[in-house]
Amino acid sequence: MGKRVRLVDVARAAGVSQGTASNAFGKPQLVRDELREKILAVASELGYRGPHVMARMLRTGKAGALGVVFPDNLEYAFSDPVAIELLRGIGRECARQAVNMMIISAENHEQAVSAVNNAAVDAFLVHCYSDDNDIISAIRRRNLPMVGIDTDIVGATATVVLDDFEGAATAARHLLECGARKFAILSLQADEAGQFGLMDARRRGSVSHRVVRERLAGYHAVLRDAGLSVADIVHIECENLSENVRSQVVAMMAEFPDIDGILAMSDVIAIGALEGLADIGCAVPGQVRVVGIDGVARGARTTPPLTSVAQNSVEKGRIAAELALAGENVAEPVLLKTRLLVRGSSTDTPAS
Amino acid sequence: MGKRVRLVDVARAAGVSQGTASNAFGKPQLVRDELREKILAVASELGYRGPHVMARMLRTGKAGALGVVFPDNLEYAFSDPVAIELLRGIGRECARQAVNMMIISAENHEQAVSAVNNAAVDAFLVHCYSDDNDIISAIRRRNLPMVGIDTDIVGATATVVLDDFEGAATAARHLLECGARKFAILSLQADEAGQFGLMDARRRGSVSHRVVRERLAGYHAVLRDAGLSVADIVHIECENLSENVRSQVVAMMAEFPDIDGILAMSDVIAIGALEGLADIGCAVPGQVRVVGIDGVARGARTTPPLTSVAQNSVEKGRIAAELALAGENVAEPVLLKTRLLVRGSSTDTPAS
DNA sequence: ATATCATGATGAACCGATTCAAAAAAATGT
DNA sequence: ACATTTTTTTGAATCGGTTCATCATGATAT
Repeated sequence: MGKRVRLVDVARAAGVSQGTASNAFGKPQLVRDELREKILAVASELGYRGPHVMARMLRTGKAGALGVVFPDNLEYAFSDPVAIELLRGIGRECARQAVNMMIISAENHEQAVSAVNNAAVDAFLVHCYSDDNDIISAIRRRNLPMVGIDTDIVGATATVVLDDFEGAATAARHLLECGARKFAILSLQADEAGQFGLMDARRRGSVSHRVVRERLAGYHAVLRDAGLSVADIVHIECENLSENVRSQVVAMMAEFPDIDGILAMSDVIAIGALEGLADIGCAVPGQVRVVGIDGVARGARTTPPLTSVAQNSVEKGRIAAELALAGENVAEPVLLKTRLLVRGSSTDTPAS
Repeated sequence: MGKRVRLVDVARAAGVSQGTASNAFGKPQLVRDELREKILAVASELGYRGPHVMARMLRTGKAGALGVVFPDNLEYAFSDPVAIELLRGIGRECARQAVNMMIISAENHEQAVSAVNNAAVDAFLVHCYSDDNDIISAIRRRNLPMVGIDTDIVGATATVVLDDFEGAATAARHLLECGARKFAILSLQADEAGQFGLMDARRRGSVSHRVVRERLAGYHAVLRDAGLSVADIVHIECENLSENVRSQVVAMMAEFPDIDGILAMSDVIAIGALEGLADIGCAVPGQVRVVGIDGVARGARTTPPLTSVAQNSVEKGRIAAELALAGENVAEPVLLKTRLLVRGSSTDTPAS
């Protein structure tokens, strides 16, 4: 149980200065080949394990890691197909830049704050949090580059978001073209707390999650242009879990049987809707048309296959990671484009 | 752009020793309330951001993070449903213990070695690597607790594995009961390199991945007992990607049309097989019966639903994380049990 | 009034490297 | 042979905390 062998021990044993020993490991080109080999030999002789990671970090100030912060529940993040894609993209960029990715994990808010405070990282990536939040404050206090994904945080170095307004507008336009007139909007949760169920005008006016706000606005703009009244649209706030949405949709259709178009803010929600509609024997797209947002892989395998406004979440994650690691301020949010993916849940005759 | 405020600056400004200032942050109960509040006030006055993470790490020797090492391609890890479940379990335990999880990411082997060397973690979790590998050597050299998942690594602190032999045996027994007599085994890749396609006896004898070795042995043991010859079994080594398996299975059935039972080493492979069989209009389970291993969620939604030997991957990940963070040596591998999940791909009349 | 005990505060040692200006050595030019 | 330049090596300073033995103070017991 001898003590750890340190660089200084190696240096002494090899009869060189500590600076030279350090260079032998970190900047080989600065040390004469012959001498370097001798140092390395002595090191391995002594059982030196290489420079101590934390000591190096302290001295250089670089952690070689990117912190990734997901909202409260990590388990949820690892269940949501979109979050997974995001992670794929982040991972891709991290690998490219030879940086590790630190997933900040916590069971509750308080723990999350300390997790943020204890994370040895060079930058933070924040997904989906709204601004007024002690976790965000903790991150801000670290004074490191911080990039928001799908959320606009005050003080963020950069922000990467989907063109949510246009995406939602596209979805609404599509359902109108497919003949829908009586709409339901299945919303993602509107704020940190989430009040699931019917969304009244007051609730719709106090949405703190950017994504929800923008998508609502996009839907409404198009439907209003088509002469519909927002007050006639059924709004329901859903948890992003197919199972839950399924029963919510069954209840919704019982209360509003004339609904013929469902705008879902995520594919997970849309899939839950399809399941609920199937439960009550409601024909899709015959009686009700459904369109989601995201374009997840599973949407291609539902019955009927899900029409969706697709986004490239992998690329979104990659770009965000790139910006975070670059660390430069980017004033304007990076806006990613969407693409309408027409499949069977909106129309029987997919156009071009 | 003043320099960072240090603890010593706070101490001086507050007129206390550095030790006391440190305690005010780290061990509040050791400092008189009044004094502590004063120190905190001075700190916030000066704009102190709290103790420097890396400095603390260096001094305490604790990183507060668990390193997770996945085989070469991270993107693959984030696509494989089983790996995701594993991550869920790891994340759960990390959250419980207030530790972050560091995903070691790399584009290639060389980079992976340096990623391992630069990771500030307290322990490593290794998934699915076989032993003879420079990445494993790098981890070993770090001299930290290292837990192998689904792999037995020499020098591991602990090992968590599925009862692969018994699981495979269960699958084979089930297909025999369902009436299959001419078997194909769709194997996971046998070693780091992977030689996809027909697996001859030589290849079967030199499998380095533990999982594959054990599962092969389990299948064979049961089939031999049933009087079948291993030589008559068609063995195919597959990449763990449904798309690829799909075409491999189409080709396989063309060459060996009398196959009536498919033993797939993973559900992803099994699902690919189902797709391939559907492509050629082969009736499942009428003509060919299929059983996978893993019990992934998607298996419930295939047509027909996939029979599988299920494992609890979330729990596997959780246990592995727990052992890694505990850091104590556990000589015997922790063996997790499997459970046969009979659905429609093996028999028309699912028994109890 | 003195001995005993907690409790709070101190300050120097230490964690283990990297860095950089300056010195030494080697190479090059004239 | 000497001046100049380039390449190597040195050694001390620094990164920013935590720890722990020791000292000071006040409280409790005898």
